[in-house]
Amino acid sequence: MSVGLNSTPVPVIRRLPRYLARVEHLLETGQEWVSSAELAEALDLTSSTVRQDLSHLDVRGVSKRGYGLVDLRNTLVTALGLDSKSKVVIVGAGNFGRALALHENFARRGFEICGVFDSNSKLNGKKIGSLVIEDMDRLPEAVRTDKVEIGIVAVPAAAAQDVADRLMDAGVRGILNLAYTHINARHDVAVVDARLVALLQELSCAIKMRSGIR
Amino acid sequence: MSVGLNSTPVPVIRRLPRYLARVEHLLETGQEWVSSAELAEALDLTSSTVRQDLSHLDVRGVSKRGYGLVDLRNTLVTALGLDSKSKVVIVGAGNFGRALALHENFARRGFEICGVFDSNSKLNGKKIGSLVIEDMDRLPEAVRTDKVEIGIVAVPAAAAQDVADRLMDAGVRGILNLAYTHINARHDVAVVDARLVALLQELSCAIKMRSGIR
DNA sequence: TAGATTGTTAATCGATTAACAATC
DNA sequence: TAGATTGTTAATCGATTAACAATC
Repeated sequence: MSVGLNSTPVPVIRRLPRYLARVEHLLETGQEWVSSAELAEALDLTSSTVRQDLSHLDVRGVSKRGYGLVDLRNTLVTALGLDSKSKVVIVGAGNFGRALALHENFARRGFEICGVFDSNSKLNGKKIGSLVIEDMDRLPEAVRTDKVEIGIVAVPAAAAQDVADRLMDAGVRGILNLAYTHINARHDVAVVDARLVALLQELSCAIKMRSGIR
Repeated sequence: MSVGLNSTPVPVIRRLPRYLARVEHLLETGQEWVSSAELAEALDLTSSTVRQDLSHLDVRGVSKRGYGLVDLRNTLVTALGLDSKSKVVIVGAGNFGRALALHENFARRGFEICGVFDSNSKLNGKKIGSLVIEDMDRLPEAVRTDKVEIGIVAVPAAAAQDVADRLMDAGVRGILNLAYTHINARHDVAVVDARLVALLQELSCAIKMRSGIR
């Protein structure tokens, strides 16, 4: 009995991409059904969690067989909003901005990168793949005319909040933050962190804790 | 009354890097003290959460003044295990592997990248900055002789689990996973996900939910 | 001193897990 | 049919928030 995603808890949403990746993989192997126990095993969860999570979605399992993989994939795609292409701009044409712009997985998964911007005017006009690096002044127009929903912040920490503000002013609805700093966003703009240094620090801490125990 | 980090909950550990980044920033501005309320405001938390979090650390605040910034930074650095350099290898010399290897922030924050490996033998010997891309066969030796603790998986999804297994066999204690797939790890190896496509999908879902509400 | 801020306890809130009737 | 697996309720577990005495 799905009530749509509006009430879906964040921890559940965070797991949906993992389910999707696994389901796609199983589909490629030719499998047709998957049980909550099998998904749990593959993703280090309990079958209880899997069933609870999927109950937030518009999908029904079948006793004795589990969930139909095609069905499950389609439902996950819809729930995640991947059924229509999302347009993305990248701000920052450093190593990461470049890697992101060239990352063919994004396009394959429904994210269309339609602009790369950098405040360093020396980079303006240079190409990254088929994209041309543009000046920050062109950002608002590009976001508006292309109806860009997502902005990726790939700039040094000192510039991150300013870049985020500009992206929000231009009208993006969500921000992926790769900068070292926390970004303060308007309540109607979603922010997801992909701060790699912070993740390495978390890893460092996790390693330290484990060695303390055993 | 700190009991060390062994019992620190994961959500707290995840916030430590954010505290550290903020504290470093405040130190740069010449500030000497920070209150839990000020930290909360900057990081979108409540002051209660901040005080609870910091109570897991070996630091004491001072009534009416807050926490000494130098003290707090040092404590966070120790807690996160950043007081000694961590050695890192990168597997996968694609766009991301390259960007990571060239990312000067890692070195600045105490992560020393001491090897880049790729199974594509055509890349062997090529340089990324001052590093030379090596064959996967050399991985075990490199991890052992350099005492590498962290492996970064920056390869296509199909190869990710195999690469992770090899890293674990070689002896790394933690893995940063940038691949699209979930990685199953031994219980004594920590895994932190930095799966950018998954994060974009999560963002897409968050955006979708918000537009449903308002 | 009066007032601000901590550290900590207790209350609330929410997520995960266990259990089991319903079902194919 | 018997057995496996779902969907869902209830129990547990854990994290966040509120409250306030202690303190500088």
